[in-house]
Amino acid sequence: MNGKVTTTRTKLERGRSALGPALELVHTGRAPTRAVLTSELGVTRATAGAVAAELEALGLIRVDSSPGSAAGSQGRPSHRLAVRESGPVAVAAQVHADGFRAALVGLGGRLVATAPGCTTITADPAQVIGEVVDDCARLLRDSGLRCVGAGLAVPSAVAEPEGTALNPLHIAWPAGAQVREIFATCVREAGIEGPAFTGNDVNLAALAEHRHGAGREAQHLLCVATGHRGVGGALVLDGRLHTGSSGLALEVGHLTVNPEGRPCHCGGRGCLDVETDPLAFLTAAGRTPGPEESLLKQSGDLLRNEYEDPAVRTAAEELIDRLGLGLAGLVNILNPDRIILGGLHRALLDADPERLRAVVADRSLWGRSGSVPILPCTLDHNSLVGAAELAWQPVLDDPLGALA
Amino acid sequence: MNGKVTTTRTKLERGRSALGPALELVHTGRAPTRAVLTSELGVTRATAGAVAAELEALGLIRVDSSPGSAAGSQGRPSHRLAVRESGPVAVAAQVHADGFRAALVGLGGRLVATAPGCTTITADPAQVIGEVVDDCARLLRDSGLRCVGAGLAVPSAVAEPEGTALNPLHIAWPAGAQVREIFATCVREAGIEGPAFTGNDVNLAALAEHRHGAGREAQHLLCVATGHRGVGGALVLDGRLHTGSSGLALEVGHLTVNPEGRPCHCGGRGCLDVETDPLAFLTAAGRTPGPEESLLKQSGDLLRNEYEDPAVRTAAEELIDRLGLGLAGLVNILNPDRIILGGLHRALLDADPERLRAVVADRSLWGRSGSVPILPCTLDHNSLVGAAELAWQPVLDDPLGALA
DNA sequence: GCAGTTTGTTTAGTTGCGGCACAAACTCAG
DNA sequence: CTGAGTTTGTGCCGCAACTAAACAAACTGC
Repeated sequence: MNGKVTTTRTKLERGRSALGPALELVHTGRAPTRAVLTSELGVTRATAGAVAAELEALGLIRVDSSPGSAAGSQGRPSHRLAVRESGPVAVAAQVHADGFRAALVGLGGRLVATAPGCTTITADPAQVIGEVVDDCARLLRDSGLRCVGAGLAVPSAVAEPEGTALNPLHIAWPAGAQVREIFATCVREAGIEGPAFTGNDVNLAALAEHRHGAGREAQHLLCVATGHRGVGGALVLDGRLHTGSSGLALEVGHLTVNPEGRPCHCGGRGCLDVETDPLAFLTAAGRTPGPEESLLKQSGDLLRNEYEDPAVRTAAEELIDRLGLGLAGLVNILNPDRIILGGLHRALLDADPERLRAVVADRSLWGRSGSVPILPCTLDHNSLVGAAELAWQPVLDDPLGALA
Repeated sequence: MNGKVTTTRTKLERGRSALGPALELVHTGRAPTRAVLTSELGVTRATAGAVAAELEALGLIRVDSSPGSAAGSQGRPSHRLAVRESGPVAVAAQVHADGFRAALVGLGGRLVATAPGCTTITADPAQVIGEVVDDCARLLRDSGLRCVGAGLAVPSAVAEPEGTALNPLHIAWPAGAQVREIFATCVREAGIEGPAFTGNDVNLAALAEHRHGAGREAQHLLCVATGHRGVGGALVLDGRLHTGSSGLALEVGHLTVNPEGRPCHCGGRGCLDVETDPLAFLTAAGRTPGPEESLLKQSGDLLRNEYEDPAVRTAAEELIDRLGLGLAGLVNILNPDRIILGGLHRALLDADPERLRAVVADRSLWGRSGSVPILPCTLDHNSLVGAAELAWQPVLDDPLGALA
């Protein structure tokens, strides 16, 4: 009986079924009071009250009973629901080309503590991840808070279900590094409680922006961002990250945006990847690119500080046109209701929002789908917050089970 | 109290929660017995039995208690669950460039009855839809079966939430025709019971293939198909059609697949739309294209019957290469776990499957995501069956509520 | 000060479903 | 042919999550 292969689904989840959805509403700031919870969950006031009480008993939320805490227009004022400040936290880590960073993130995407981090990384994934996890463990020890799990953001695609980093183009890691396994091992050895998760940084940034930033309430959120080199994409559908069947979706860098463009390592030419990244911008503006790990800052500074320079402006407009063409292609395929841009793309949007929106509307097939709002990302450390979201997810799905 | 704006969610669905999932399992042929139902739903045998009894009482399924109906390996044989032959049906209608068609479709995608249909259509949507709905009503009257609703497949994008046909390129309908409203009105006036739905034909074909055809069990199913002109796409995610935020997703025809290609009405050049459709094939093969509404047949016949002709073969290989490039682009963005091709693309796949698979694998970024299975569609009248799926959906979601 | 409105809580009643025991229908070994 | 083993189907009990309804509380406005 125990050697038997159990079948697909096994949902023995008893207990309050609305507990998870309720927590998610508080987590994303969409349920300020028990009254809202009642209507939003479609349950009776009795049930909503019981659910809130249970979440409070779990130490996750706080019911602010102080009088006048939520003065409404009429009738009895409702008590305010808020995430508990001294509640559990998720451990978040991020590795990128110019270093790593660690943080503790509470419910609601609240940054509880951050470590200054390191500004250079080595070619050994195990060493880098080990160091950042040590930072995490130190933060956690100092805070004295309970931990629900850990999340790591890496600047490469993460293959499912193996959890290997596939294209560490920007950092000198070996292809196929078992980042998930390495991270999970480090987390366990550091004595950090809870499960460990790993994801791509742009994906996690998108998730964070959807829950707590410029992507709130969007049903079909598309994010596009540059690092120092290349372009990354992410899609959040109905509140869940869409990573495709093996984690490799939204590899948007190889849409053709310039038929006469420069050749790309993918075999094509004029790809979004090589036409709209910081290196492309610096080259187009006639500047000498600095070291690899500072291209993003160099190009962003150039765009913000020297936009009056005709060469800079012309280069920016060229990139905006190319980016718009790429976004239009994505709009035709994904039909999002919001687009969020990060990195240099965000700076390009800030430089001339009208031009970018016009190109997207012009080059997407339907005017209406091309008029999708295009916004800059708004969250600090969004990849870190997104990494924490991974760790929070089991709690959001089943608070009782995860905190048992 | 009644003028009040009710809030978002209102789930007062009482009753058996597993009723819908259970029906869906039988509908898609994944639950042949109550024992399978038990494990698949993750409930006890008692509950699964009660659920099956309730579905039988609703007249939707049949429990075959005849001895030996499901001889297993060991233990007590289980009774077979099947859709009831004389159960309710959905009314399905399809309009395309070379005519229209009507059918009745039972659970499990079973074609109960079909009308021969018409081979030409007029420029007035209301007239065409009225005629095909009349055919539907006649079929339904003759059958004497109960009707759960109606679905219509049209060869154009359908904008949400208005239900307007946006690009009737292939049929001479006015842009922005209110096809959903027209269809719903016709259905009501014809005395056909239940709600009426309208969708794009390629989307509905994909849905049908996912439920009953070559797309079974796929989590991320991508479909690409040609009509007479242009290319359509569809994506089924976790069993649900992904139509984007306003119904305009998967407009895949304007991926660039040939930088030096012919200009496209979208403003670009070398788009999938103009490089891989039947007209492109006939032109490349040096044949004179016949009338618009027979391009698909003409090109398919040419490909199947004259593949030995060097000009035909060369043209086919060129189209396969372009199609492969387009599919690779989609693979990079969507990372599907299965691809299904229809129309001329299906014929191209049949002609040289190895070449197509090789191109996709070569031009997609990750070998592993490029090795996705590419299959021909297998279902007859898949758009019709898909249209019926729309009408069945409310029943699958909540059998008790929909058949109350 | 009282009516009106909205929120929170208590109580009782309903019901879906897990757990369990038992019956039923088959295979296989001897 | 018989009995042990295995899997499926069903009846019964009890838990607990939920709704419904009544009541209490806290505000506004006249």
